[in-house]
Amino acid sequence: MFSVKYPRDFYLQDAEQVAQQILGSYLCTCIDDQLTVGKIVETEIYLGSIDKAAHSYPNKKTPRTQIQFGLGGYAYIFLVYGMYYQFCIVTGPVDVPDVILIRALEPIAGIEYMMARCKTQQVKNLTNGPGKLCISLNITKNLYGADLLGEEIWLSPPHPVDIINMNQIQTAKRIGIDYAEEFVDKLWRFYIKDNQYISKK
DNA sequence: CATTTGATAACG
DNA sequence: GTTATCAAATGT
Repeated sequence: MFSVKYPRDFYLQDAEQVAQQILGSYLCTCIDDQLTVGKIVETEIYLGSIDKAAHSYPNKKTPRTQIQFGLGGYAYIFLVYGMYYQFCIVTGPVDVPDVILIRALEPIAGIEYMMARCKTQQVKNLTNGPGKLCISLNITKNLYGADLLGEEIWLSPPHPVDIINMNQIQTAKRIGIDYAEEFVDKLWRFYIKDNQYISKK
């Protein structure tokens, strides 16, 4: 289970396509021999060349955003509000700083590890937000730049019968980017309709 | 609605 | 180098 990984080419597609295709896929981490898995139920895209909400706008390279300018299929991890890590997937070819933020998961495996890390017994509160899912899956700065085809963190596609159809995907405005001017209204958030683990309604 | 602190940018 | 301002959130 969960050993099949998306190939590099998968991550070289457009961020918007990948962000919708990975809904229903499994995000896996294996840190300190502890396997944790969550089904991806909510994503957002940030397009560094044009998007005022993106850290890498306008194609701004800093030590923090540097990995976004590399090949797709690597982890962009950053700290927000001085306390919470967020996990993003770099997509596209070299020099295209587009990423997908993973906003929410449905806990699938290693739930006992998640509870210990997140300090709650309530499964519903383990991964229903971008900061919380990083705590539960033990995603920290250590994984900045990690290869998603590696052994510590990776994505595994759903079985064919579980692939999410386009008509199950809801689009919405992104969360927490009030400063992004005309980009606040872009429908660049994607989630599985009627899923219980969405971060916000 | 209060919390809380690393990253970034604007200095000198 | 030093300082000031802000931020892809969370818990209540």
